[in-house]
Amino acid sequence: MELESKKILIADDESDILEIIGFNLEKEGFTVYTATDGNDAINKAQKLLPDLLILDVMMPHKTGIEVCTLLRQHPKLNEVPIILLTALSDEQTHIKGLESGADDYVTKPISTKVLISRVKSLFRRTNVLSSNSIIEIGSFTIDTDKFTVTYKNENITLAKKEFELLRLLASKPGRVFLRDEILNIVWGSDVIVGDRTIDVHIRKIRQKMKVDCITTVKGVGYKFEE
Amino acid sequence: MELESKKILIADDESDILEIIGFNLEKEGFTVYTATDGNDAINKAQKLLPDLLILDVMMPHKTGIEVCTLLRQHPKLNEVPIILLTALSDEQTHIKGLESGADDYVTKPISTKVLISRVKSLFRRTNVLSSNSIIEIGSFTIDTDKFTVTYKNENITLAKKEFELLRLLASKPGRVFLRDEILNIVWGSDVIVGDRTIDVHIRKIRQKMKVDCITTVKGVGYKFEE
DNA sequence: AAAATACATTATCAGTTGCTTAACAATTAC
DNA sequence: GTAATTGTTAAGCAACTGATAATGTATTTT
Repeated sequence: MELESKKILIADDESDILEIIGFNLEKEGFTVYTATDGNDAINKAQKLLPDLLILDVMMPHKTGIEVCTLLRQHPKLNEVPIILLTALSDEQTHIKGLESGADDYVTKPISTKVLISRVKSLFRRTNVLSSNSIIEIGSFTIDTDKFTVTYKNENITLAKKEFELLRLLASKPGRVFLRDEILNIVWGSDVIVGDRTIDVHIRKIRQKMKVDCITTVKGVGYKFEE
Repeated sequence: MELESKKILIADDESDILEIIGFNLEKEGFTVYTATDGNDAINKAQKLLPDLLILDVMMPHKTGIEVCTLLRQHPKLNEVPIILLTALSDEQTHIKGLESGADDYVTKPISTKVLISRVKSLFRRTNVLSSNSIIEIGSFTIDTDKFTVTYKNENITLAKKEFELLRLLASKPGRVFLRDEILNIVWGSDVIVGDRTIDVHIRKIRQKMKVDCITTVKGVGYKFEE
């Protein structure tokens, strides 16, 4: 069920911790990225859009808690699972950490096995509820939850059917979807619509998008590409 | 109708722990039920369908981990958030606990404050409506506790249903909430109301807010944005 | 307890938008 | 060149939402 390996961003100013945790997470099949301070973590998080973050609380520039608070306001990262790491075991920081929007709070010394268990536990919980709803292809962003399509930071308003159609095509860029396939998925197998219906919707999408991102494969179907 | 308070089932064979935790959770507005052993916990969980479970690991008849494993196979309870409590701080049990499907693992001695933070953190993750805090979006401030909405320092008085509806939409700005979703969350899954009810409330909110902050997505639902 | 008030829901109708179709034009394949 | 397929356009229809008033329902005031 795991299509791609999950991206995890770890931020800590102690390089040996990055190494140990990173090594063990990679052994589990995750793709690991690292950051060495708070600002670095924010920048990389925005670029990489990781599936999970592990933040040390005590870091230069910005603490893990500050990073957490900021990311929770970021439209694309406000639901990313976050685990805080800390040497401080005091209750106040613990509570503050969780209130800043973190999902878990693990105190050092860290058992990597326990940490991995917690990472998996969080993925188990978040995957069911919110499978990543954002599709990014080149300059396009398609957000299923927000029902928005963006091209080069410009919002494009699509109607329901148009959106569903585009989302389907964009879900596997380059792959050709047969007309029958499109009908079955977007319209449902029991609905019967005329031949020209798909074309008309494709046309409207092309109009609204300005850039031609849908290619016709005659006699077969359509595909999405830049 | 009061916004239903979350049901929490606590299972522990030590009655003083039940009391302390129970008392503090009730103070936070949760409805608390208790069980005194593993079998009791399973029976009550099936009857009550609580929104969260706190299970002691060492209990008579069945351990918390066994209960957890069993509940994860139960069709109606396989997604309930579960927190395990334990005096054992050994790594193996910790990992086993998380692997049995628990979401969190807290070792005794327990700080009730920390436990409550973790309960809230889990609700934040699992439930759309949970953060008993202040939502700030641009010039809007929505205070869930005080039941107030402010736009550019001007107070806006909303009725209960209007407020709950707005809060839901504002809880995830930009995200589209389906009409069904709105009905289930704001009205409850067992209440049946007519088709126009949502619209009327949306209209009233729009009137009172003066600024258009709710966008209609035809055939889908509504979303909050500035 | 009755009246007054505020709130929630329903019904109805109007307005709008989106979906589909049909007819025809253009393109591609053979 | 002809047949098959897709593109284009406009128009009709269906679906959905918005607006308003009226009816229920709950809460507060007197």
